[in-house]
Amino acid sequence: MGADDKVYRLLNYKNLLNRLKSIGFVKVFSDNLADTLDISPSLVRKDFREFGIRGAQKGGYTIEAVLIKINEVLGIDKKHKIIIVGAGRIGQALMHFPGFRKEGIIVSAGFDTDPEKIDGQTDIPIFHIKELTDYIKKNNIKLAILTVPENAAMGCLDMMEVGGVKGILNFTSMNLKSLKVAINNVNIGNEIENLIFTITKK
Amino acid sequence: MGADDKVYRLLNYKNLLNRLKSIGFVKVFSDNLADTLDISPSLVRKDFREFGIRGAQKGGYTIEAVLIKINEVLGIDKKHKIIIVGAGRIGQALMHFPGFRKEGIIVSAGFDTDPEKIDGQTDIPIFHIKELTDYIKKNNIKLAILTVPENAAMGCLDMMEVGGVKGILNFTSMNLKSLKVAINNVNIGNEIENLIFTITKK
DNA sequence: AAAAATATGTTATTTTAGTAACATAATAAT
DNA sequence: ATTATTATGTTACTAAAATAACATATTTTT
Repeated sequence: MGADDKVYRLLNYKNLLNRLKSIGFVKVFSDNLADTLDISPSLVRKDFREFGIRGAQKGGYTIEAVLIKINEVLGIDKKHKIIIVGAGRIGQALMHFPGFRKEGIIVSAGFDTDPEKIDGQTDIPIFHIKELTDYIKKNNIKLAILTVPENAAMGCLDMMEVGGVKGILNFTSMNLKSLKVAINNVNIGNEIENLIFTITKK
Repeated sequence: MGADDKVYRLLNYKNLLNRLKSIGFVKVFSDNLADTLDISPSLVRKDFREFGIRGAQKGGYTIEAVLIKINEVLGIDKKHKIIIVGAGRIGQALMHFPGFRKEGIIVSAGFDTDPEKIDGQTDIPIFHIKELTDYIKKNNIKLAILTVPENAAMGCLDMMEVGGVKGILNFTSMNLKSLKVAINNVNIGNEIENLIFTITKK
């Protein structure tokens, strides 16, 4: 487990707490969270302590206070601009991903090489990839989603590095690495194959 | 680390070896794989040994032999039918996901509630969700991708369980659990937030 | 043919993530 | 008011995953 896994766990807490809050809960116990997330109560308490979240010795944790603290720790309290590089089917789908808005993530532009797709007049403008580096610099873009064909992935990575992007969510099947940029690889093919393994071997 | 992480590592080996093979490599050393995958050479050797993959004491591993063995272990040598539940933007994008064909994964149908989307004549037919359970039973479907809105997720899970699905790749933001079905959650929002955390805090 | 080099196979060690256990504090009950 | 209860905060422990180390086998070189 890397440090990342702890962050994912924090995000799970957050999502679950938001859900509990929305149905009227105010307080929560480490046992509640542990049960639904399939972890031990002591791990919940340990995580909360590490991030400076404190509860009452008998009354559990106040959901609202925990959520504020988690958002603070995660840095999600601000707006974040993101661009989508590759306006194919998946890229276009992600441009309208409903989960982004409520998290304060704003898709500010898309990029592609296909002249058919380029259009600066749509709600989310789509520019030619040759303008990628400039756009990133001019608009101070730090986040990108990469949804180009595999053979274009490395080239786009270079351009984004030069532009100054700091984090990339990579949907291509190319496992990308970089010393300058944080990259999260989401390999859909691998997820399916993992599932196939699970259902056939276990 | 669960048993799953080892499977993901095997998939990484596989992808990398396929790439090396495609550019003409025949043999590979544990060091080569370890370097590109950011793990230690001894872990590569340990993994290979566990899966019955053996190399030559000096000559390294024969790529082709390793690939055959990995595919055997993963069970990817067969064809697998899959359905996509939810024919929204992401669902439709995944229907034509290029990575599936080469892995022997066949998208056999889509499901939605919107009458506008239902069409049995397209290359991949889209049926109404009320036919979901029946279709799964009649066609012996074991795998599904879930791309419906969050509030519809639980209901679809029930139907798929009844039908007899064994594995679900869940793209909804609802963290699903089941005792009957293996579920892989892919939470795009979480991936972005993780990235935001990484670039702001580290 | 003998010696040197090198990459595997395997064991020992280290690291770390997660759980279990318990003492403490706060609340509730009598 | 006193006692019992209960959930936190923290420490100790366990489990297991990854690395490091090394002995062995094979190949290459001289």
